[in-house]
This record gives sequence, structure tokens and C-alpha cells, in this order.
Amino acid sequence: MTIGEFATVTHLSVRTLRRYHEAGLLQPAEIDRFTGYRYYTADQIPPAQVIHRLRELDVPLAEVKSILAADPQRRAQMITDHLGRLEGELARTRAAVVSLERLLRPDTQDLQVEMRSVPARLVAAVDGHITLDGVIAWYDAAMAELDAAFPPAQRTGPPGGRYANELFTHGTGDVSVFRPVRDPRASGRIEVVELAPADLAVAVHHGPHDDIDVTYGRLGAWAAEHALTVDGPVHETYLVGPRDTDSSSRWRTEIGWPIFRLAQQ
Amino acid sequence: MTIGEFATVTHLSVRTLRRYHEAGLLQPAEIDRFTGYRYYTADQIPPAQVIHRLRELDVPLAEVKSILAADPQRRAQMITDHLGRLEGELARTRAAVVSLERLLRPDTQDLQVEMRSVPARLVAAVDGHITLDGVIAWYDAAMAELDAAFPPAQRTGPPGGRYANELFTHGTGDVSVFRPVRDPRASGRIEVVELAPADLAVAVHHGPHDDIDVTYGRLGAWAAEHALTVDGPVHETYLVGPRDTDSSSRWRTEIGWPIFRLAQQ
DNA sequence: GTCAGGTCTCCCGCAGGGGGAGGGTCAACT
DNA sequence: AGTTGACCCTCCCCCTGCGGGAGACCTGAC
Repeated sequence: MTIGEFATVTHLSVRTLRRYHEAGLLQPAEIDRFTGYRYYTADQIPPAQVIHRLRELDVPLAEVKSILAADPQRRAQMITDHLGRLEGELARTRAAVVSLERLLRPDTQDLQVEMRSVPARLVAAVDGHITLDGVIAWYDAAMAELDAAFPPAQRTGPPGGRYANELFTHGTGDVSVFRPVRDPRASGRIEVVELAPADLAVAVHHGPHDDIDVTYGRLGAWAAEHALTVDGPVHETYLVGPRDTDSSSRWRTEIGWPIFRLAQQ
Repeated sequence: MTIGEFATVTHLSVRTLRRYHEAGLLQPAEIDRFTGYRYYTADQIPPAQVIHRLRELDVPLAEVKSILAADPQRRAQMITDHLGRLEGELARTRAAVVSLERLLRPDTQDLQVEMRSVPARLVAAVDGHITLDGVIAWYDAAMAELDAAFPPAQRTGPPGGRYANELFTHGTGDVSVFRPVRDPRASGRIEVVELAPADLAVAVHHGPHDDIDVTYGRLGAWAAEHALTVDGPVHETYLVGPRDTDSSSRWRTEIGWPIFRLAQQ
């Protein structure tokens, strides 16, 4: 079969077939050494269709290649993994829809902002340098480790986190989650850390974190209107979180942004 | 606010803000005429967040721009339209998953292929030149028009369609859907057309059309093994379709591919 | 005045494709 | 045995939305 006939039979475009050849996904059965013409055979139709389906699922070409090269069991695993990623994307899309709706109706109530000086304190913390996509998974794992190491009786306050601004503006940055506990000690990834003191502008975000950036924005607007500059990593304190309630609409997250030169205002 | 501060507050990257400015999505409140420095104000935070959400929903920048420019009612309509498209994508993704599973388990039964000479016949048809994404919507509308013009008593056989191969290989092509009826006559988009005679290789696809290309492929493989060349637009005949049953798994679609020079074999 | 960190513009990269140029090949006609 | 039109080849540029990095300029705190 010539490439055109093969394209007709598989419902792929000629260009796409050439690209798949170049990428090593689908080697033509025969290539004329003199003319460069690609010739395909009927038994290449099923692999072409598998590639087509995987591409419909937005599997990157490189991953398609390794899926095709893997044995059936490993292949099933890779496909399942990818479907899991699609699930995650779907959840994020749903959250964006909900948040967009909220965003488009005008604000009903004003944001309560409080200035607060936080002293230094010793906590059990897990640090990491991570990317924005992985922040949820990383957070869950780190917090689970802290919870396991320090049972409720030893805890002296709600857990918190510090997030470098580059995490949001560049997609990657330093993150730290911590728990204040009676007797902090290192174990596994957990370290004993002294949190630096800070002057914070503090507001509370109600509900799930899908649109927490709205509260960030309002807090930033407040700072701008008061001629203050936000600076340094943001502080989050999980007053009410997934470990405390089943309903994410009841979550309460305190957001604290270090305010530059607050003491000298 | 400088662009960096604004980026921190909105959780957008500096580069992205510059791009949004260039694209005319978000004009900085002030631009220094001498240095080119962009300066933003607090009331630009909400629009920036709306843009952020729309981009999370994969709305193209151009469309974001027109959404922002539209009045609230029209805006809501455009967003609803986009969510409809996302729904469609989701459905297609689900179909691809199901079809991929089918594809990865080996074929259970052979395909029955029949050779058939179809004589010319006069039908009521709707023609169009369409893109692959719009084929379902176009088909539904055209078939509804045919159904309305010719009530069951006047119909003399199942409806059908002809699809140019370029539709699949280049994403756009000529399509025609038709119904054989007792007394074809033109009205609206409906024309009276004489279908050209053809020599077809015919197979029946069972089930929904999500993986109809698998049957196409098997039919193509059959043709290749019999040293025949598929040529010309494919014929589909909807023996059992959505108008005949509630369960898409009971659909039966006859696929006929014109075989080149069959008569001289 | 110095100097680090911000900011500017401009160019290149990525994915996975499409459009088109310019030239060689195939196969069905006369 | 040509001719001719459809096919195929490679190569380059463009699209989207973003990131990386270079080189130059600006800002503001010491």
C-alpha cells in the first residue's frame, strides 16, 4: 500500500503518517531505497489505530512510543496512569468552571484583613523544591508524614505551609509544610525548623482551594491600596482542612503575606 | 504595581502578563513612555483572574479577548458554548478509552465482506463541504431535514451517506447524506440527486460509531489482501441507527468502499 | 555613586500538526 | 513509447501558548 492508500484506510493524514515514521512510532513495512517512497502493509493498520486512539487521549508521541514498545501488562499500567492524569485534568476543569462562575458575579462581601506580627517558632517541617502541578500530591504526602510522626496529643496548633512566590509565577519553587508540636524532632523527611518571624497581612479564605487565588488577589489589592508591598513567601495556615471536615466548603485557610517594611510605616 | 508585583498577586508569570498585554487582553494601567515599564493597578486583578480561569478552560486567547469585550449576556452565552465544546471533547475522550480497550484485545471474529454492484438510483440528498469536527452536528441537522420532508410512508429504504476520503485524511471534505424515497423532490437544502453506480466492498459495523474506523481498517486490510485498491468516497448505509433504537450497541452500519476496477478482475 | 535585582525587547525552543514550494515517480492513457 | 496527471519526496515556514536565555536598560536601597 502506498502512504496515500494507507492514510485512507486508517483515517490518518499523510503528513501525520510521515511524522509517525520520523518519530519511530510506525515504521513503514518497506521503503524504496532510491525514491524514498514509503510502503505499508495491512498488518500495520491495527498499530496505526492504536496510535490514533492514544493521540486522541492526548498521550504524547514519546509516551505512545514507549507504550507500544512495552509488554501488555506494563502497557495496561501506562494507559491506566494516563487515564488517571486525564481524570485529574477533568477535576481541575470542573473546579475552574465553578470558580469562574463565582468570579463573574460581583463580590458580595468585603474581605477582612488583619495585620499581625508572627514571632519565630520551632516546628516540625518538610521542605521541598517542587513544580506547581505536583504541589497537591507533594503536600498530601508531606502532611501525611507529619501526621504519622506526631499524633494529635502532641500537636499544639493547626498545620501550615510556606510557598515561595516563584512557585506560582514560574511554576516551580521552594515549599515547606509544617506542624507546630510539643516536642519537634527530625525523622524521615521531617526536620526541626525555626520559622522566621514575619509581619503579615492576614485574610481567611473560605471553601476549597480551587479559587484560593481570588483571595490572594483581594489580599494583594488590599495591600496595594494601603501602599504596602507584598514580599517573601506566602504563609498558609489550615484552620479547617480535609482532615477536619468532609465538606470542602467548610474549609478555612488563613493566608498571610509578608508585608515589606511594615514596622516602619 | 510593577509587573513583578502584579504577577505575584495574580499568580500569573511575568512573561504571561506581557503576552496578555501584547495580545490586547490586559492593558497595563500605565506604561512609561520612556522606559516601556508596565504598571498595573489593583482593579486589574479581577480581569486578570477571569483570564486565568478561561485559559485553564483552554479558551484560546482570541476568544478570551472577545469574551472580555462582550456584554455580560453575550459573555455568558460564549462561556456556555465553550463548556459545550468541552463536554463534546469529554465524550470523545470517553469513546476513545472504550475503543482503545476493544482495540487492545485481539479480534474475536472475522469480518464478513461482500462484493456488491450498486446501480444508479435517484434519492433525496443534502450535500455539504464540512470539517471533521462538525460532521456530527451537520449530519444530525441534514438528516432531520430529510426526515421532516419525507415521512415514513414515503421512504423506500434506510438512509445513507457518502464521505469523501479527504474528510478523514485532511479534516475537511464533501459529504452527502440521502434517503431513498418514493417521490424525491427538492426543498430547502434538499436536492434530487442521482447516485452514481459503484462496485463496493461491503462490511457491516456493529455498535456506535466511536470505533467505526476499526471496521474501516479491517475492510481496508481485506481489500489489500485481495489486491484491490479502495478508491472514491466511502458509502455508509444506516441499517439500524439512532432513529431506530435507543441502544447504540444495537446500531448496524453498512460500510461500502468503492473498489477500483473490480469489474475487470 | 554603586550595584543587585527588575524590566525591557528579541530570538529560539517545545509539542503536534498544517500549508505550500519545488522536484522526482508512478501508472493509466493515447 | 510518450505524455500527463496524480502521487510522493524533502525542506521550510507558520500556528498556539508558553518557557529559556541574551543583552541592554532602569530602579531604588545602601
